[in-house]
Amino acid sequence: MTEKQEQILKTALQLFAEKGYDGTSTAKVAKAAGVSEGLIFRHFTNKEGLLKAVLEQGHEKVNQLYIQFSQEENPRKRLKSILDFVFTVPPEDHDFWRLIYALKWQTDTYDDSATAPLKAMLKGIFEEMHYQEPEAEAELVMILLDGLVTAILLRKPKELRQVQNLLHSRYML
Amino acid sequence: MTEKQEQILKTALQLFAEKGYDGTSTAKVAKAAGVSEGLIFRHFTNKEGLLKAVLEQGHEKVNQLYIQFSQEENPRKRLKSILDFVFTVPPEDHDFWRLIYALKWQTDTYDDSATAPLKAMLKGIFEEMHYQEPEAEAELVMILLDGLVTAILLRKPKELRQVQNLLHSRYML
DNA sequence: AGTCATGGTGAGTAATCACTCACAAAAGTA
DNA sequence: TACTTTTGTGAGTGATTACTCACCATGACT
Repeated sequence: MTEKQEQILKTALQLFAEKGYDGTSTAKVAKAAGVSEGLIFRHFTNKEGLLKAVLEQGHEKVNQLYIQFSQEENPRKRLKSILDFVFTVPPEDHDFWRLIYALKWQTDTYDDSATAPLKAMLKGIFEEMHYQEPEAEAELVMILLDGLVTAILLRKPKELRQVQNLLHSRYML
Repeated sequence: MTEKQEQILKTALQLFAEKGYDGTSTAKVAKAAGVSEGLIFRHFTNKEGLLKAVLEQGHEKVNQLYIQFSQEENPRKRLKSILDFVFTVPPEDHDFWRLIYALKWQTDTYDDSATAPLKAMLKGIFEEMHYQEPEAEAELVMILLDGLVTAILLRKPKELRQVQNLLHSRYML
C-alpha cells in the first residue's frame, strides 16, 4: 500500500461520509487527495471498488471490536462493554460509522451479515443472564444501539450522560 | 395541483426513497412519471424545490399525527399511541419515512426541528408520570423510536411483536 | 546496461447531469 | 369571440460524470 493509495482511501472515506457516496465524484476525491483521477481507477478498478476498499479497512476494526467484547469474563461485563462502547465511539471512527449508517438506506447495499454476530452475542448474554426472552431482548438492544449511534453521530444530545446512566440502572450494570 | 403535478411528486418520492436524492436524476423522474423533464422545473423551479415539495406534503401528515397523539386523554395512553404507531407505520408511508431517514445523513439537510415537538411531548408525558428524569427518559425513547423505525423500514425483524410486548411491560402500558 | 513490472499522469471519451427556452395547446376570463 | 394565463413539450445548453489510455518515471532483477 503506497502513500498515495492510503491518501486516496482516507480522502474517499472523508468525502463519502460527508457528502454521501452518490454525492461524491471521483474527480473530487482525486483533487482532495492531491492525486490524478486515473490513479483511483488504476488501484481500485472503479468507484464501487473504491467504496469496497474503504469499507473493508473499517470492517477489520469492527471485527477486532467483537473480539474485544467477547473476551470480557462474564455476560454482564460483556453487555456493559458493548453498551458503553457506543457512548464513546472514537471520533476518528465517526466518518466510518457515518458512512455505514448512510449506506444502510441505499437499497442495493444493505446487508445485515455484519451485525448478525453482535445480535448472536447479545442473545447469548441474555440467555446466560436468564432473561425470559433473550431473542427479543437482544433485538431490542440492537434497535437501541442503532438509535444510540445515530443520535451520537448526528444529534449529539446533551442528555447523553443521563441516558447512559438510565441504561446502566435498567440493565443493572 | 394538476394531475401531472401530483404524478411528479408521487414518482419523485418513490425514486428518492429507493435510489436516494443524489442517485435520482430529474430525467428519470420525468420519464417514470410520464412527463417532459421541463415540466418539473416549470412547477418546482429546480431539483431541490422538487425535494422540498415532496417533503412538505409528508410533513403535513406528521403534524396530524402529533395532534392525534396529543388528543389521547392521559399520559399513559399518549405514550402507548406513540410507541404503537411506529410498530404499525402504514406501508403507503414507508417511502416517505425512508426518504426522511436517508436524508438525515446528508450533512446540509439535517434539522431536528421536526422532532422537537415529539421530544417535548414525551418529556411532558414522563413528567406527568412522575419519572425521576423525564428529560433523559424522553431522550431515551426518542433514540428507541429512531432505532425502531429503522428496523421496521429496512430489517423487518421477526421478533417485532415480542419487542413490542417487551416495551409495553417495561413502560407498563 | 537492459528489461520489466508497478506507480503515476493528464488529456481524452461518451454519457449523463441539472436546467433553459422557444413554442404550442389548453383553460380561464371578458 | 378575443385575449391572457397557465400547463406542457422537446430540443437544446454547458458542466460534470465515471472511466480509458497512451505515455512517462522509478526501481528491482538479470
